[in-house]
Amino acid sequence: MTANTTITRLKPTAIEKQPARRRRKEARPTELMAAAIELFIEHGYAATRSEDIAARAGVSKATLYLYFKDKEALFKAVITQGVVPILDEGAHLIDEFTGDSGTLLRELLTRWQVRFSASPLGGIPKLMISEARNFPELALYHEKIAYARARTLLGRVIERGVARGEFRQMDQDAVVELLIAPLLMHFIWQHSMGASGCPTVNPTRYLNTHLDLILAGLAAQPQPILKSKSAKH
Amino acid sequence: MTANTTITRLKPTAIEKQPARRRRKEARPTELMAAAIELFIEHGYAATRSEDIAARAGVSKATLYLYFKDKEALFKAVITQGVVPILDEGAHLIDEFTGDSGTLLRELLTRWQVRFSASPLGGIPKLMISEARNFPELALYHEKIAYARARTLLGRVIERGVARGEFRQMDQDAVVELLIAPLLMHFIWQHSMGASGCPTVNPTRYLNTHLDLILAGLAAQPQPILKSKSAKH
DNA sequence: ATTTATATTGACCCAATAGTTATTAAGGAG
DNA sequence: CTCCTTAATAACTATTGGGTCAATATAAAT
Repeated sequence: MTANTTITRLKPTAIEKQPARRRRKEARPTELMAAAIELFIEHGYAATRSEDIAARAGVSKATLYLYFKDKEALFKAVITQGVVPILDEGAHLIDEFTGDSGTLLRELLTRWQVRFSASPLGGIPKLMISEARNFPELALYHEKIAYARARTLLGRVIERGVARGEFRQMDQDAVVELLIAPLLMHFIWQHSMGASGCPTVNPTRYLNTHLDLILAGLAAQPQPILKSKSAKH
Repeated sequence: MTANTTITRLKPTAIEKQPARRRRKEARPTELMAAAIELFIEHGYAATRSEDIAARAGVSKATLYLYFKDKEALFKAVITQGVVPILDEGAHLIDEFTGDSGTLLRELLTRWQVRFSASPLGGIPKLMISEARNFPELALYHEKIAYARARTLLGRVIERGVARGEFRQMDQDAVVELLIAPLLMHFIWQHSMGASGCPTVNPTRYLNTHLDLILAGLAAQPQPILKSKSAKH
């Protein structure tokens, strides 16, 4: 096919002098993952060049492959890392909370939104959803340690509310899903359409309205309508 | 750099016989777009090979480039097509509906879910969200003709409900967003995590619970709690 | 100072794939 | 049948980007 020219490898530095080398670090994997998470979220897995990840981390491409077997291993490390600690905070909150369940739900969702918004982890849902079908096993794993866990926690809050007579009885799986969906959608939007200049709602108003609506919808008995914080006028 | 070997091009069919050729069609662009939409949704833009798109459409790669300038043009055609007709149905429904706004909202959302679920267009949100940051102008365009339009329609229904004293006054932009988010999230999930084997909620129960919750949350005055279709027992 | 261990990379290889072109098969017109 | 136009493609080119490796600079040990 192509001409089979045998070119003897040039000795890289026997001819030209090399620039200064860096030393004294072993936090390279962390740095590389930090660089990778941003680029993967921005461009997706396939469209992100490993050389660009290395460059953003301030190292050469060869260094990247010194710490990660291949691009896929780096991707999996990025998805696997994080998330869990933030969810664990929620578990503690639930265990220790003593007030009414509506307030607990408000507190929990608000906390999650704040924590994820303040971290690059907020972009993980967008990334995982984009790549789920290219990495099915990874999608299943991530679902288990992240989404299933979040669902369990929210399920407990709903059960608590029903047991205390604060919430009415409804299809619990669906309710839990409907609690998460707007938050998730918000993160996804921020990291995709929103980052491309599309209009986005005000996060605080959005979350408050979400909670107002859902708590009114869940309420066990008709309540007097208070002037809502998120009412327009 | 590389050896500059001048190889005279072999005459393709002067040597081997060619297989039968097809003729008599000019709907090729449509076929190619249909093939492309599935593969783009499944694998994403970058990870989809143009040769695979052509193969799925039953033609050669060269034929693809006969009808589309490049891969990007095909992608843009895929995103640009469709969607609008389905939203237009909604506009008609709103104009002609005479009952209460809660029922109208139920009708509208149910119809949208059914229509998008039955079509490959249901995967477009996942695709557009995945690629938004790689095609910002396209994202803005799509937002304008699809999302902004859907928001406007839903906004009209909410206004109608408030005007008729059926809905309470709330932050309208947020409410509209919260009406769409669960639907959108559902489509996205189906075409990513769901297609990779992750558990998915029952669409009917999900939608009904969404409507039960939101209509109860929106209701102008406290209503007697009816036995809901989506209650667990 | 000399040796050893470690971290790093420039230069390289090669497989994959976006895009092009010369060539051919099949209608249709006369 | 012959000529011409059009649809189609096999074979080709060019480039990109994942992944490897010999060479080397620095730190630590002796």
